[in-house]
Amino acid sequence: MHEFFLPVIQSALCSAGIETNKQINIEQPSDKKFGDFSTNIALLTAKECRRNPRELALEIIGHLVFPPDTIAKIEVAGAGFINFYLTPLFIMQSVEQVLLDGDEYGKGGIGKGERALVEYVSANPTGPLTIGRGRGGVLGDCIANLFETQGYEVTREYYFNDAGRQMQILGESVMLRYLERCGKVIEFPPTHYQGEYIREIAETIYNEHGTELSASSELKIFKEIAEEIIFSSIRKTLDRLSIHHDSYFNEHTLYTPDKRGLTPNQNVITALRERGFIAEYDGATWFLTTKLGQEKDKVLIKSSGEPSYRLPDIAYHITKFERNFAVIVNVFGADHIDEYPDVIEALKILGFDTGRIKIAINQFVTTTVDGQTLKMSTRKGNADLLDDLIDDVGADATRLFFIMRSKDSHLNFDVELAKKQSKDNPVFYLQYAHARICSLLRMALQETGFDPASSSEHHLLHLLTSQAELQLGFALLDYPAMIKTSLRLLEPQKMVEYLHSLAEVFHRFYQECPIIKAKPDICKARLFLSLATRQVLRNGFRILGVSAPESM
RNA sequence: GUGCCCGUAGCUCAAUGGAUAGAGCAUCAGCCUUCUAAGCUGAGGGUUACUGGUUCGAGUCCAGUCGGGCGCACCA
Repeated sequence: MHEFFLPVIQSALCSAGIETNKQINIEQPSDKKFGDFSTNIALLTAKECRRNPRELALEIIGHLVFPPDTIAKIEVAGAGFINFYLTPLFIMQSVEQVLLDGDEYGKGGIGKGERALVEYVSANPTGPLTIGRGRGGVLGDCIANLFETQGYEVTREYYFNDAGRQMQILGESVMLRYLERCGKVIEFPPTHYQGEYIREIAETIYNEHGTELSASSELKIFKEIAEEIIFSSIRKTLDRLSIHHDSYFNEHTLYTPDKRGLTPNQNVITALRERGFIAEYDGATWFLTTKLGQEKDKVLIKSSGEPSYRLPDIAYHITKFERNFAVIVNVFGADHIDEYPDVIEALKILGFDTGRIKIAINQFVTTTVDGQTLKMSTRKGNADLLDDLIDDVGADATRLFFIMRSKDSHLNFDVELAKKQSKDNPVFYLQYAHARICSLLRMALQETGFDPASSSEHHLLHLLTSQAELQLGFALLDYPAMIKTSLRLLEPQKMVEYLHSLAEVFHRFYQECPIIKAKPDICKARLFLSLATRQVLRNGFRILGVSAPESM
């Protein structure tokens, strides 16, 4: 709609002799009595024009030239808002557009020819995925879907490390449990992984090898088996949520020398050193972040000679630039909040365009069961497992609940609610609308023999002029803008909210307007409108990764 | 102590700096001989934590205060 109003308003300002660098806002008033769309441009420019805003608005109106039959009414209201009312014709033409575009409706071309990288989940294979990780996973997946709607060629990447100290501890943990299983008395350090899954892996090894590995105490084998089992379990869990990655980036790559015998990690140190941001002291190599106003320098290479996580992180991000991504999105949980500023600073120093990087941080998840709030703790092994949650409430509810709140808000996951097969449950409210339309179309075909999907009598839509019909049509017209907003804010939650209101408007239409029982032409028109609604619901569900049931 | 996020109806949450702060749940009152009532209509419910500031206009931006969450390692 922006594209529709913007040029008209711009040229009106121009012919009214108003020059301004203020941005022209097209907004949807909260109340329909203020029009379908409105602009505050007169309010914004009144001061610099030294004019009364209402008077200015009237003058601007005088210069507005819209295509015929698009705008029904323009008025000045309040302090100086200009409110626009669309014609029914315009609205129904948009509905026709939905039918013509089908699965493509709502897509755009902003990102055409550009590549976007979305990195998410990125859990190291040290244990099964927790509920907290699930939120980031679904968020990342939806963000990737949003980018795809705008024509970006999206790579979904998973960054992991199977070589570091945590993996060492994992190997030791499994080995100890294995030895225990073999009947040896062991001491299990509190620093090690306490989860039951460690015992299960040990059990698997025991079943396969018996006690034959108990003498060797060779860590590698335990580590490898554990990694294999855990990684495949992670992928299986993600698969249940329809989360699939195109690319798995192993941190190990960054320790591997290139043709000149230098590792990406070393190259980072060299480059930062050239720019004066590296120093050695206390036996370690430091990134001089104090030069950037931070309290402490950050260790890049530990006194043991191993890089700290920060160094490969920087090197990893350089590969994102080298791989030529126009947009680089990082999705992670609030516990990693301190991780990225150093990376960004380093990239800036090295001359990369950090404006291409977008960070989406999701806040934590608590689960409520029987009204009791459980707090997540990854340590102790009492963390809630994502798999258990999916078992409990299903994939659709899991996905939708994870993204139906703003990523900046703490998420209170009400397990009982998600399980409910009733209207209280937003998943069912949305899916019910879709199923209801499917049922309606089936019934219509049976009763009248009319199938809107294979008819081109779209012009009949113009017979629809009631409040409920126009509201539904308007909601459909709004969909492409919702996608763009969602993408800009990296906030799929907007989509959930939109779809909920679309479902609501549809239910009202369904309630008020008889369809199959209406006169033939009206019946057809309403079936077109219903079909278009189903199309938008489907397109939206696809972005959210929620299924669209034909019947319930 | 410090960095980030949050504080909005009884509960869970919305609100690109805009007009009378909105949904759902819960409560109360209506609507099925009629296309799925898993639905719809209506009512009640608010000092947007607090105090200042910025401006035509603040839940939103700025400063401070108070509460809650998450980080603050030569772990990742």
